[in-house]
Amino acid sequence: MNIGEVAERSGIPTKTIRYYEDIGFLHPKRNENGYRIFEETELHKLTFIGRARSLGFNIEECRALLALYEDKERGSSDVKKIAQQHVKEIEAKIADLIAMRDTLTHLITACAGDHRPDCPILDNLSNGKREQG
Amino acid sequence: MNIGEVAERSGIPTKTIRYYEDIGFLHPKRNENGYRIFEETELHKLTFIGRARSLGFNIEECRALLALYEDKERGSSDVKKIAQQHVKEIEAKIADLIAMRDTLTHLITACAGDHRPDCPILDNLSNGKREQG
DNA sequence: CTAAGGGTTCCAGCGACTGGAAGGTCAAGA
DNA sequence: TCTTGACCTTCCAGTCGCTGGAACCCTTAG
Repeated sequence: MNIGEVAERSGIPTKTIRYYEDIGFLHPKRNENGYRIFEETELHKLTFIGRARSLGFNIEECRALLALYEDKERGSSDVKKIAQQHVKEIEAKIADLIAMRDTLTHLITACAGDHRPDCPILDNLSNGKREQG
Repeated sequence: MNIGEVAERSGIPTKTIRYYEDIGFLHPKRNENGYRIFEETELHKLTFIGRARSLGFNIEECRALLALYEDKERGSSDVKKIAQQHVKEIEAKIADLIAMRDTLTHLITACAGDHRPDCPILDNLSNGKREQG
């Protein structure tokens, strides 16, 4: 399989696949003209990484998951730990974003939004009276 | 005021303040030894930017807000528009993160987390059966 | 013979900083 | 006066996870 087909089948752009090779996720062989040749297992790996990334795991977490995936002796508790830690981080982000949104919607509600210059949003940013938190 | 004091009072690191000067947010004067001299208004600007950033506005949005803030003739509807657009983006991010979290917690629940190698999390990443969405 | 459509490498840029090196300046203390 | 240390300066490189582009090679079809 050439890189284009792998890209198509995995849904990961060729640029990204080459990048993943750079950072050691893959080690595709080359044929005599220098083209990368991918096996099915490599395609699987890529798909695996793609899914993990779409779940918000960062590259290092993907690396860890990949290592666990390839280690037939691993216990599932290791994977569970990574996933749980990741859920914690996601929840922290969600909380941050909700706080932001609530503050902003509150300010927006208070803002007339007409042509007059009074603007609670700017006032808040300027004076720093926290609406929340 | 030297940069250190501004950093202290605004809560923004000196590195970041210099960066903000680079990208045209500030134009502090210099004294004869080359040190930046900040006025109170500059401190206000920095605090303003800091708050906007902490609300998740990106640099360009901050630039727009700053321009509106400094334009005494502006109508508040412009500001409101930016804020509303921003809320939309925040809500999209929240939705994404909630979907991620739900998928993951679902998988975690299904994962025994013991020393046995069966692991629904890895299975899911590998086989790509979407638990959600 | 040429053109299109693969593939290759390498370098640079995104956003928003952050770290570090190498050096200039200033105030206090011995 | 000298030294120490804290502060300031500039500039360059790195972060993360790609992404774009240039310049080039390979293959196939017309």
